[in-house]
Amino acid sequence: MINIKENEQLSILNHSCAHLMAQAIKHLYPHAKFWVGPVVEDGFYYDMDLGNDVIKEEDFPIIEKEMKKISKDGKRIVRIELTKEEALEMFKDDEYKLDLIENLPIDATITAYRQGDYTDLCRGPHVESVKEIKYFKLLKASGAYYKGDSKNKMLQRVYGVCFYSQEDLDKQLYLIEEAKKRDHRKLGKELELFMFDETAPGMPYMLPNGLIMYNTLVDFWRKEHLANGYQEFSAPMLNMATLWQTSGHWDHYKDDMFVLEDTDGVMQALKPMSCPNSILVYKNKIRSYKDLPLRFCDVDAIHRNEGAASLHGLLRVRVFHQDDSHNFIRQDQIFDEITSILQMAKRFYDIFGLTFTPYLSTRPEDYMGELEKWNDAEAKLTEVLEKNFGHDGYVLNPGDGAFYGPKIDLKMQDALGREWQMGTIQLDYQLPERFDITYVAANGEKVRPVMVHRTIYGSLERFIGLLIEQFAGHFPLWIAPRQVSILPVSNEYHLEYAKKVLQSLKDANIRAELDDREEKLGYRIRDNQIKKVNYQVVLGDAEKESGTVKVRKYGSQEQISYTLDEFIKLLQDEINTKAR
RNA sequence: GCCUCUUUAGUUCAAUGGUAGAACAGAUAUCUCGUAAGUAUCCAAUAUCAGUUCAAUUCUGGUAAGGGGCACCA
Repeated sequence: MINIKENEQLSILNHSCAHLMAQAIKHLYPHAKFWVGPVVEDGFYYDMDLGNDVIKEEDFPIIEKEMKKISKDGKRIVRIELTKEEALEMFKDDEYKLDLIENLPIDATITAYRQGDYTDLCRGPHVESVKEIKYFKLLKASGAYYKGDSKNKMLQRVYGVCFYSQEDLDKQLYLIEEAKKRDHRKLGKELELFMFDETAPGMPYMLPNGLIMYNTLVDFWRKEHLANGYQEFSAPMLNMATLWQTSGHWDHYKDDMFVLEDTDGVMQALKPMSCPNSILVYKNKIRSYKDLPLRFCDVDAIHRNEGAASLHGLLRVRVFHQDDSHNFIRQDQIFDEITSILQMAKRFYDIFGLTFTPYLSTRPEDYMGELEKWNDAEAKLTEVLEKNFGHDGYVLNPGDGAFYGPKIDLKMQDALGREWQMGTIQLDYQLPERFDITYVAANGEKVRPVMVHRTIYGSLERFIGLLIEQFAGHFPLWIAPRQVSILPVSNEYHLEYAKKVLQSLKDANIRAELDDREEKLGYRIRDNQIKKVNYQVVLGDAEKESGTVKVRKYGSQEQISYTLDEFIKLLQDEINTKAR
C-alpha cells in the first residue's frame, strides 16, 4: 500500500482534502464543529462534533458529491496570518478551535486557511486551489475520543484518501481489496486452520490443519531454545490470589484476568502471563552466580480478559500461547543477553521473510526502582539497538516503558498495515524484588538478579495469523499443513501405485494425502490448488510403468517428472532449508 | 468500555410485512476420466428474546456474536 505520509506533496494534498471534506460537511451539517484533521499513513481523517447527527458510510456519496462541487468551483486556498486575539474572535463559536488556539505556543504564528466560505485554523501548508483536489474517496466513519482520552466525549471521525490521479486512487483502492483477500480470518476459514464459536469469544479452536502449523512452530522453537541454553518448564494455569498479590497483578491487572472463587471460597485466577511461575521455578533452589544466565522458557496457555471490541481473529485473543522465557541474569550480563535474544529473534523472523521494527520504550514517569539501574539498562539497550540496527533502524518511545523496567518491542504489520507487537524484550527489576529472589555472588553475598521477559514469536496464535497473511495461505513447505496431494488418474488402474507412493512419502515424514475421490482429474487438480496444497502428484500409466511421479507445484502449470526418491529428496531439502 | 455497522443453508450471496432463491461445498446416481469446475437429482438457512401487527426473516427494542474505528494492550 502507498504510504502517503512519506510523500510530502501527497501529504499536503491529503491535508487539503481533509479541509475540503470539512467544508462539504459544514455545508451539509451547518452546526458541525471541527477538532483536528491530520494526514496519516494511508490518507487523512477529520474529527468533528456534529451534535446529535451521525455520519454513516451511506452518507459518503452525498458528502463526496458536495466535495466535487466545491472542487469544481475552484476557489483559491488563501493563507491568513492572525494575532491570537483575531484568531479567538474568528473562531469564537467553536470551542474546539478555541481550545487549540489557547494551547498554541506563545511565540507561534497563528494561521488560518480560507477557501470560499470556509476557513479553518491550520498550520498548513496547502495546495493552491481546491480544484487540485479531484481524486478522493471517503473510506470509513467511526467514533473517536476527544483528545484520545476515553473519559472525554466521543467525536466523529471520517477517514478518506486522496491522490493526484484517478489511476493512483484506483490502485490504492485495489490494494485495499487485495489486502482483504489475504485477511487471516478469511483464509483461516477457507483453509480450515482455525475457528471460533459463540460460546468462547476470542478463544480460537485450532483445527487439525492449524494445529499442524502450531505444533511445527513449537517444535522448531523448542529445538532452537534447548540448543541455546534454555530450559523449558510448565506450570499451573490456575493460581491462588496470593500469588497475584505478591506479583502485583492483583492490584494492577485484575480487571484483565479471569478470576474465580473455588468451592473452598478461595480466590483464584487464570494466569495472564507466566512470570510469577518462572520466578517460583527459579526460587525452587539456591542459585549461584555461576548458574546465570538461567533461562526458563514455557509455552503455557495464558488467559487475558480483553475487551470484546478489541478482539481480532488470531491477532488479539483471550487465550493464547506465548513463546515466553524469563532469563535471570546479572546486571553486567544485560548487553550480551539482549544481543543474543535480538539475534535469535532476527534469525526466526528471517526464516519467514518477516520484517519488523524495534521500538525502544524508556523510563515512564511513574517508574519504580533505582534511577541508576534504569539509566544503565537504557544505555545498554540503546547500545544493542544502535549496534544491530543502526541509528535509524529503530524507533524511540520515550516514557513508554513499563513501570518495572525499559523494553524493546518488535512490531510487524498485518495485511492492512496495522501494526502488531510480536516479540518483546523487557527488563524487570520489580518482580525479583517482590518475590525476593537472589543468587549467591562470588563473595558469598546474596544479590538480586535482573529478570528479562522475552518472547520471539510473541504469541503463537498471533504469529500464525501474521504468517497466514504474509504468505496469503501458501505456506513454506515445512509449516504447510498440506504438503503433497496424490492424484491417481484412474482409481481403477492407478490406485495401487498411488497408495505405494503415499506410503513412501509418509515413511519419509511428508504430510501427504491421497485424493482418490471419484472426480475427474481436472476437478481434483483445481480443488487441491484452491486448498493451496504445495505439491500435487499425478499418477497414471506412464508413472506406474516407469516408477516415477509427475509433480505440479502450487501456482505453476509446469509438470515435472521425478523418480520417487528424487522427489522425496527434493521435499526433504526444501523442508530442511526452510525455504519457500 | 465508547461510537457505528452487520447477522438468511457448511461457505459466499439474493429476495420479501403474507415464513425464502441461487452458487459453491456435501450426499446419491451417472460418466471411467492425463493437469483449474462433466451431467442430473437430493440435502440444507432467516442468531436469540421481546414488542408492534390479522400476519415479522423483513419494522422497533434488548441480548449474543461478528466487522470498522476509538480507548485499552505487562
